[in-house]
Amino acid sequence: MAADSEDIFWRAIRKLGRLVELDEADRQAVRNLDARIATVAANDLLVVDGDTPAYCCLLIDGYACRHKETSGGGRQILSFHLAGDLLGVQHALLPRADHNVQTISPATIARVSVAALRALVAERPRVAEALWRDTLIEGSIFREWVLNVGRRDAMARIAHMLCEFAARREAAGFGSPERFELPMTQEQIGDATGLTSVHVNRKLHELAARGVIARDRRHVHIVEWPGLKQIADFDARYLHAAA
Amino acid sequence: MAADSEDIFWRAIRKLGRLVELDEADRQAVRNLDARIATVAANDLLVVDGDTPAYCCLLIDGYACRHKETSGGGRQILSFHLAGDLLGVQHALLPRADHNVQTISPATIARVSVAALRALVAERPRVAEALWRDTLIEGSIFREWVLNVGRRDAMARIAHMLCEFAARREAAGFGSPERFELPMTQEQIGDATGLTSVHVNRKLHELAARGVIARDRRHVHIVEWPGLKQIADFDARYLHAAA
DNA sequence: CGCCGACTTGAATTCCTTCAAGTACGGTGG
DNA sequence: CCACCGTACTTGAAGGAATTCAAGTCGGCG
Repeated sequence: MAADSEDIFWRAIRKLGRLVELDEADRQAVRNLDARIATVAANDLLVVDGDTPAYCCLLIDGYACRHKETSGGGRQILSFHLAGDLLGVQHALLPRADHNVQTISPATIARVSVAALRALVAERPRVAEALWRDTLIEGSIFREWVLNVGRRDAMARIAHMLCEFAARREAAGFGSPERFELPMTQEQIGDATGLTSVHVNRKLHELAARGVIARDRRHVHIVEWPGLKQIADFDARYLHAAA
Repeated sequence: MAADSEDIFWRAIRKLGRLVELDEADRQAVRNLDARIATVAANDLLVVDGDTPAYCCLLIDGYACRHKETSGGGRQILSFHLAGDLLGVQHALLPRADHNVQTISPATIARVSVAALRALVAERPRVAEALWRDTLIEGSIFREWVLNVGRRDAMARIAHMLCEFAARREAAGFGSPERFELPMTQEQIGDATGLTSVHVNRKLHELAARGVIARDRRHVHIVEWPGLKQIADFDARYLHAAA
């Protein structure tokens, strides 16, 4: 392990530590994971639906998403991910990938073998519990997304996506939830909300016209957080104070 | 334990045994769970969003669903459940319920305390693994539902719901996937697919008119399984050969 | 037998998509 | 440094899938 590689896990350890109280031995066990660091371009496929990946991916820097496609070519983004998120933990128990994982910005990732992850889980019950909690919270987020695309109109869906992104950014320690840069294109917002990019564009303009957000390219400023939350029907409880 | 109460867990044990190889001690540990049996009417709320339930519910007989609501009253069903499904395992690690659980038919349930479940998980690693796998598979199903409501048209959504219900019924040992009775109303199908009951009705008629299914009240006969699968864009891999 | 919930059908409306152009920006190479 | 190019963004107009509203019909149950 090179000296600076000891730090690559800090965001992940921070996140797991918010889910379960970890001791120093737990943290050290995570740091000792054998990881292959890689820098990848934007839009790089990390996991392909149907494959049986031997690794799970820790996102060290940059942004990624999960998505699935219909046979007709329709694409649905299932979640967005920021640095510190561990993708593909499920492959420790479910060999076949049921969705794609793709970067949406240039990124740095650490690949950890499924075997190493299983060993970590077997030896460190608290880490195992943190990972299980994390997958349960992910499940809760997926449920909220089903509600979002199933029962909210376009305006609320987009507003909700913005609220979730802001809230998760803040919880993960990325600073102010009121001002940030969106890493995703309007087309990707559409793919996440079940809308077309054209309609996303119009509704983003409408949110700005209503004065709840202000935009400058991909920089978003949430001018009126209560107003945005209300439009979005956003209640952060589904994030279980973490994610 | 009364003699016949030894049998109430058989569907659950069968299900877990399909996820992970269990030995007799594992199965016996499940059977020894202290459970409070109850019979409940249709449309009975078992878990309410926001509560911190002390129990999780094993569905012994009948059907149930999970659902969430928007502040505007829109209702989204998130999953359907049949006998043998264990609902609320997540409360072992996430105290607050993030959705409702409700019966959709008269049902028999067994309430198992969260503490007992945690003890079982701590003492029986293989049972713990089976439960974790189960929650991961649930996650995969939620992702497919996001895709379903986000990117498929009404016809495909409804056909997909029928395919999933048939496939899960069969996997759980409920017999032929070609002929079965739907436990849910057309309104509930609409709530699961993000549609109105009126539109569900029209599309069910159209599926029958196309000859892929035949209906007699709530009895469904899948006349042409490949045709239905194609309309539904159904690929059972997301069920991970279980659920 | 009568009532209620579930189902059925038609017509008008609406939200979102589709199609079609065009603009602005960031990056690249001369 | 600037011209060029591709991607993302923007805007308008027409079309369509699903909703809404409204009025029934059917069937099981008390």
